[in-house]
Amino acid sequence: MHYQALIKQLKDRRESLQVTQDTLAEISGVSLRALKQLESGKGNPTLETLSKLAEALGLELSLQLKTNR
Amino acid sequence: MHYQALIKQLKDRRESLQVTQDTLAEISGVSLRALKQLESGKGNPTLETLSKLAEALGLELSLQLKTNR
DNA sequence: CTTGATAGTGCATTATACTGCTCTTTTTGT
DNA sequence: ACAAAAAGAGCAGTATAATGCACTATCAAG
Repeated sequence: MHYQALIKQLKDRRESLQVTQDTLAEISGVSLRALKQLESGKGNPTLETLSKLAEALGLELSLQLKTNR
Repeated sequence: MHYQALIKQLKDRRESLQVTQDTLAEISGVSLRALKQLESGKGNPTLETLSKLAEALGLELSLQLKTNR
């Protein structure tokens, strides 16, 4: 699945902010279990879960026109 | 939920391409039922569902730094 | 080596997304 | 107004995301 890049981006962002999964789970309102699954590539998170995490990380989901190359 | 904007963007994009829900469901591989629910604001779609639709509409999901205003 | 912090996994339960079928409502074109 | 097309909703079944608990693995600091 190509959207794994998006997941990785979330994880990278968390790490660059030096926030633990535990902390991110707390401030985002997403369960620690769900976050762990997601970051370890096991998941197909819902938009709500993604939004909560993005929000907590100072990011936002957006749709962009695909660059045709 | 603020991510309703994202849903609306998908719907607007479909309409601007003059594609019916029926057709989009077919080409994206998402069930018509799920698409209808989503566009009518009832849903909390999974990343996979979003990705399929975005892909079919020539869009892509991305994460952006939130502009603090 | 031991301790503590962080990350990942197995299992079971609950909630809900996805699906197909059918029917109703709304919109569009003539 | 009528008919056709498109959108939306009710219901039921299946698949799976989210959750909590307990356990293991990895790593760094002492």
